[in-house]
Amino acid sequence: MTHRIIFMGTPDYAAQYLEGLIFSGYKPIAVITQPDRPAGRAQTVEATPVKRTAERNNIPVHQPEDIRDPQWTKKIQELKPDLIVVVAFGQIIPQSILTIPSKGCINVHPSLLPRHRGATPWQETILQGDATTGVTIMLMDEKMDHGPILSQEGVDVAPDETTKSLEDKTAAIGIPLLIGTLTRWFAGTVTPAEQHHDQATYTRLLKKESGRIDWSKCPVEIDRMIRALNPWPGAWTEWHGKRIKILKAHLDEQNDLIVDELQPEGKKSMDAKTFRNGYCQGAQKEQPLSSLFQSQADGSSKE
RNA sequence: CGCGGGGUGGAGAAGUCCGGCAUCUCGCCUGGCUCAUAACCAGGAGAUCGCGGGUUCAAAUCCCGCCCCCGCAA
Repeated sequence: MTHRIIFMGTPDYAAQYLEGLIFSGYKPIAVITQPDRPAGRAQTVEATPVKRTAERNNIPVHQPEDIRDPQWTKKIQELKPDLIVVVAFGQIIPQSILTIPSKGCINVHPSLLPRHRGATPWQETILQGDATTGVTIMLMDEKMDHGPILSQEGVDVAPDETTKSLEDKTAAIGIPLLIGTLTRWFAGTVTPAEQHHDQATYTRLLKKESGRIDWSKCPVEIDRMIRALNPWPGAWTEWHGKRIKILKAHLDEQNDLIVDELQPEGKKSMDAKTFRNGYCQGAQKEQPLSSLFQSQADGSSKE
């Protein structure tokens, strides 16, 4: 028997799940994603990754400016879905839609709920220094990331984990987990488990300026920040009036921060030694980059 | 036409405003020193200064056109 599934999602991470669903025989009858928006250096209007995947597979695409607009509730009613799957959609879905499908609305959240509810679970996992995280499949209710859990799977967080690598890791376990959970959910062999709401934590929203490195923080925190903000929005500092992105760094035995790879504004990325050869002279060559940047940052902030 | 930076021996930079011998830190090659080394000393090779055109006695540098890379932003 076939199920009438609607998929809602936007970025590349969501597109991977969509592909997984299609590949496993759960091809959605419709896909809902964010409107095309200007993107990239040329500010050209580009389709979302989910839209591109849907079109490749001949699935009808809808792009609401605001999903809370009543016309979309009506539209989705007409589609008569049994189930809605939501992965990184980017808009708050109103109660009037959540109650439409008989099998409910299922959300994939890349953390072990109730920990890290909110929009930036990967980043928060790294910022908090968590040793493990995971993926949660849950039924959506009126509160964000609050509904009953259908299934969960954990994964270790590596010492050099970045948001990008964690994204890949959670997709690798999350996609099969979603497929398996769907199968059992349709078979009626899953019992939703209420979350332990008293243990809930919430992620902070990353601002665009969150990437500026505060060198007065301890190296452990700065290291986490560099990894958590990679690739977006990126951790950076000022050097002679120009922005320098710190792409990669690690802590040595003394827990000092060692910069490994960086990218000056307008330049390609380069390793630390290459940077020194071109940009540093004299005594600067021997000094750790982290302290060089720190003194620069201190100097400019006092003026 | 969203804003901005850049293209200089193999790598990263300075020089460009104000035209006048191709510079710096590395890498590479040779020789030396050393038990030894990514260390040190001496010597050396390696360049259509992104591409095309223009101005000039003279262009990396000034003018026009083109290609490519990147930061911001989203």
